Amino acid sequence: MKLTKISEIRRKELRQAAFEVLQQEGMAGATLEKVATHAGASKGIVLHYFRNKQDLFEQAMREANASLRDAVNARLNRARTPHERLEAIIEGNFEERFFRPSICHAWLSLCAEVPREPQLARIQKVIHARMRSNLMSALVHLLPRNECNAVALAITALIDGLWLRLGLQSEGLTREMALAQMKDYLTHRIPRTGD
Amino acid sequence: MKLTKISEIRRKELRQAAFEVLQQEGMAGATLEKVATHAGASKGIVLHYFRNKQDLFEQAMREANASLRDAVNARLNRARTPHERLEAIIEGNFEERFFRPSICHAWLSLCAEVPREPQLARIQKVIHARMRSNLMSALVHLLPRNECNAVALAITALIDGLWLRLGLQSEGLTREMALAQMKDYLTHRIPRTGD
DNA sequence: CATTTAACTGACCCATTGGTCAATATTTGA
DNA sequence: TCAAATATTGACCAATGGGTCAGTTAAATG
Repeated sequence: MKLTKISEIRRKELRQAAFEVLQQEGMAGATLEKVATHAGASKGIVLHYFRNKQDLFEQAMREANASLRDAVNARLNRARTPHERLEAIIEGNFEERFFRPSICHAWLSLCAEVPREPQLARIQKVIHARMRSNLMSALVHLLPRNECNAVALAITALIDGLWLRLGLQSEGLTREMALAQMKDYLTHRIPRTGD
Repeated sequence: MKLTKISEIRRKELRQAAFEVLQQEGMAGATLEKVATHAGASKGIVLHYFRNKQDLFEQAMREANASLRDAVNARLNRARTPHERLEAIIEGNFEERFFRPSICHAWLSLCAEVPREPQLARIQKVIHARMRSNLMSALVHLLPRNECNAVALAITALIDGLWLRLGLQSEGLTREMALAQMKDYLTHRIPRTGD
């Protein structure tokens, strides 16, 4: 396959560099210069491959999202029962390689721009729609129809809230605690049918 | 009382102006010039009252937090039972005047800076400690000791998650829906003792 | 090999912005 | 009333950073 063209390689490197710089510097501090240096290139090349700064970080967000999506999908493919599907979604969202303060910092910086950048808002919308769709596909088999929406929203909010906590107080919230939280919610909210 | 000195008035005006500009412009866009103009003053005066931009926004965050704290405390003072205390905390956190997209946008911008500004991190820590303390003072009467921590964290995460949702998708989440979510969680998680 | 195309660099431009400062207006209060 | 303190302004500075561009190197392709 010819997707390994040099241009695609560079683009990917730069998207990842952008996301990594974002983790430590925030949006304002994530300079084109810093991104370039971090990727071992010059500033000029960044703007050769991306229209402008917004474009770069929009694509960086896309990439980070795709990565998370793939992790969840991989688990979903292995899931057999609705319960397992729920588990897959949740554990995918708390995988070690993602559930890290610095990653959360990058997401926070991106989310903070959403209100002023329609492109980022669009991505955010997609993310939420997918989460909701995934959750519903499991919940409809576990709950009365009229409760599914509420529970899907609650699970989403819980995940987001725990991520936020991780970002705001780096110490004090481990992956295990977060997963325990989610489990606690599910056991109290979803009737147990011969799990 | 001599708290009505002109300097205190100005400071308050500028803190609020800063927070309001933050709502629409984000941290990077919230220029000293814009804040000054928004308060009907000149840029010079802002730096006359605040050491620098960080100082200004740190105090803006303090003020916004104090406002929220007061709202919750007012409700807490009226609460008689543990259930009412829980209700007070939750409804205080979703009061109409606070639970607005633009307000959430400002908070998002501040939170995104937390990882790089120890001062903001300190405030964030205080906020979380207060929330936790308030919740525990009610939960210890409603749950076995060893479950209180988990439920307090879950409630906090839920509130944060719902706020985040409001900020990321301005339409589609009303105050009533958010409150219904919280109530749904409580009814399923906390045993009902002759409420 | 030669020529077209793409990758890449570094210098440059210009607008923005945080911050300083000297000068002016206003208030205070003795 | 008058001086000391405080409030307020606007000009100015230095730095930064996004974006453009002309030109150079390297790759591809026929």
